[in-house]
Amino acid sequence: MTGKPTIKDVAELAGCGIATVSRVLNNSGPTSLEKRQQVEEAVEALGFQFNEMGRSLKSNQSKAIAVLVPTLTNPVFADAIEGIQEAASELGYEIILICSNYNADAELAGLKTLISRQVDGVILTVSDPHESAALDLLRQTSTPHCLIFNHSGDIQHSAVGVDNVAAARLVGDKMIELNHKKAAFVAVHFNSSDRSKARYDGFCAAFRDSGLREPGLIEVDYAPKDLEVSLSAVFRDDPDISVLFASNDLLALSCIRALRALGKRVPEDVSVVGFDGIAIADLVEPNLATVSTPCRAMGRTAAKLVISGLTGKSSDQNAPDQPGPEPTLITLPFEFRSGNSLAPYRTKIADERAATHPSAVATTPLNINQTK
Amino acid sequence: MTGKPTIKDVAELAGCGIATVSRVLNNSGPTSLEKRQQVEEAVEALGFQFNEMGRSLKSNQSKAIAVLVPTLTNPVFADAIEGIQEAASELGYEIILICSNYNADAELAGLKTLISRQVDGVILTVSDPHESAALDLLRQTSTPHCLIFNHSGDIQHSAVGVDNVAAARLVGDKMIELNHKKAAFVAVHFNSSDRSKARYDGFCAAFRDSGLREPGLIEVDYAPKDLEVSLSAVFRDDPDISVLFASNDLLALSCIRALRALGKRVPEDVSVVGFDGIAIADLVEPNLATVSTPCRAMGRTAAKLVISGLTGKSSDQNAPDQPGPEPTLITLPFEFRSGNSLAPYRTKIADERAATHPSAVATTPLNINQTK
DNA sequence: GTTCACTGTGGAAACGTTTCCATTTTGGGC
DNA sequence: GCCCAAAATGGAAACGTTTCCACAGTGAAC
Repeated sequence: MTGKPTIKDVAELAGCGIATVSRVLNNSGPTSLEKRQQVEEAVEALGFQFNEMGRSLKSNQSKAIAVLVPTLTNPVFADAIEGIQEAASELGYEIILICSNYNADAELAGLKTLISRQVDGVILTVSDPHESAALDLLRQTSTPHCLIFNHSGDIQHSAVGVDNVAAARLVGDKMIELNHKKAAFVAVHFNSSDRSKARYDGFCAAFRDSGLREPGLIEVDYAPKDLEVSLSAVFRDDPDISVLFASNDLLALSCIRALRALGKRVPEDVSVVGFDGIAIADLVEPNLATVSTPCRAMGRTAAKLVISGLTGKSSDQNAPDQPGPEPTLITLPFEFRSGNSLAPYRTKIADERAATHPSAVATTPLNINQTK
Repeated sequence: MTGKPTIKDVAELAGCGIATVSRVLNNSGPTSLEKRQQVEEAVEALGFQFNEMGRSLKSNQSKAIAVLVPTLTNPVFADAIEGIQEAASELGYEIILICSNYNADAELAGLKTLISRQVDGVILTVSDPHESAALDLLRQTSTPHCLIFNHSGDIQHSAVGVDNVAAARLVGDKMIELNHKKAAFVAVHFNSSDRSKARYDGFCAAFRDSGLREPGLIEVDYAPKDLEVSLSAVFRDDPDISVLFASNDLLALSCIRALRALGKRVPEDVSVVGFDGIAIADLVEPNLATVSTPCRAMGRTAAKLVISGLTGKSSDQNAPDQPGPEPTLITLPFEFRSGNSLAPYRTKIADERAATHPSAVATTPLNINQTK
């Protein structure tokens, strides 16, 4: 009996058959008190734990769900995953994690290994939900799954996320409300992020609807130098731009840094707004105006959605002809979070606010116009 | 043949036995070209993929390693995990992720489910490596494992990390070099983080060795209000404190925010230094002086260490009496990263530097005294 | 024509579990 | 004391794979 003890070892020590051990340990059938005790003693003595592989093989479910995201570097994904893991854990599931690095090929390859591991469900974020080999495979193998962050209108697949278009439109409206006339949208991975595109769309719509010119699109790299160069060129061509909307908070912070390096003050010269509402956005100075999204809840919701579909499915065995429950689209609420990085366009008020900026020797608390 | 096709289905379609299919697909024995082609066609036609559960059950290895960390909210863990995932993937392994929330009970519970899933190895960060039920279980079941971030001197367990004591001592030396006489150490989860303790020890040592009074310890909560209250009390009792060392970067940023709320300028009134070197620390203003640690590399190294031990072990089957290779301690280099959050104590130079602070309307690039 | 080594092949056992089924035991009602 | 239902139990099949083993063919050397 080298290696881990098996149910067979327990049976032998307890002096009974393996079926009895299984029944005792799973409470899945009648057992005498005597046997029950003997088994429990044997388990204790041996330190026995079930081998989930044997179990899974028999029951044909792994009690594991896969999580496939572009990266963990962006805190939104980290938060969502923590939510997924938490909810999954509560429901008796484990998660297997793969990062795709915003690469569609890696998405597909990762997914294949995940499927061959017999994961019971998949929670994922893809580059382009409208053209994704990974999603095709998922549907083709009728693997239960749920998108997060991807929140496309047409519901071919279950998804939970926020309405990016509406959120971005709100951002645009807030800017217009503050008298900004000319804005630009800054994005990384624009072509491999439908979120960026949706946000840009909503942003444009706000300006269009107010009769203003649509904001330009600035595609950049995360490399700080690249950002500086790009922004420098943009402001050379178009010095009137008074506000930037970054496709995510991390990028927004990078923009602020780059703007400073270019000798522009935020928000006096240029305002900046982010997206996601990561925790750090609230720690820095100026604190970042952004759209706060419930990443963690998104993860929790997705996990519960996928897993509930799983258990429902297995019990509903008498109707196995349906290809699974129809896709569900869950839209979670977002919230605009104002911050010092967004100020009105060229007004007295802007100048007054500037006085509370750390540049002044003022010792007043800074969080004056923060909603939180 | 409802559900996924199995090797049996392939065999049937190819008109051969399952053993042949296995041999073809694994290149694990002689096969005629004819059979080989038939099998390949059948695989193609059926879209067959191995069921890894059956495989694992037979081979008694899951090709999965577990990752157990306190949280994903702190970017250091997220980065390390990305490194682990990347390296594991390259070596044909998947990772299963559990967060313990800095809770020793959760560590143990999580580990148990992980072990019952037959993970081949475990990479983890625990609250207290000297008194960890999880680590005991790991040794007791002789599961290959490796600590990350925990980097205790005595090597009962393999570990990869940086020398926290030395790093913190260096931080102390830098401060002393800049004429600071009185410092304090700020920590969250002090009692469930040996990292914090090691850093505090090293920090104290630096001051002690220079004949200065040992810095006080400020234990706080992450809640921003709590931090403000704590710091306020500290500076009331001890107004001479000119520099804070935070146990990690996230906390350092929170400290800067709290100090501002208390009307203190950073670094003019109080300097702040962090630990970890997270990317964002370099984006904010003032950019954070910190100790930069190779988190991602730490993850990669740990993954390679654990997995190499695995494969080495299985091949070395003729000597199964040894309880596994002896623990390896890998110490990765750190680097002090200067930043505007740390300035000399009350000197002319400090005032000059202050001029480059965004408070001034100066348009000079800011990263003047940054090493990077 | 016999032996031999080798290639190719499939049957079957094994991995650890769950669960169906058949068997034995129990105990209550007569 | 008998009968029958219900409770308790263990044997064995099954899940999908790998791999040992035995067996059939194929040439080559004698």
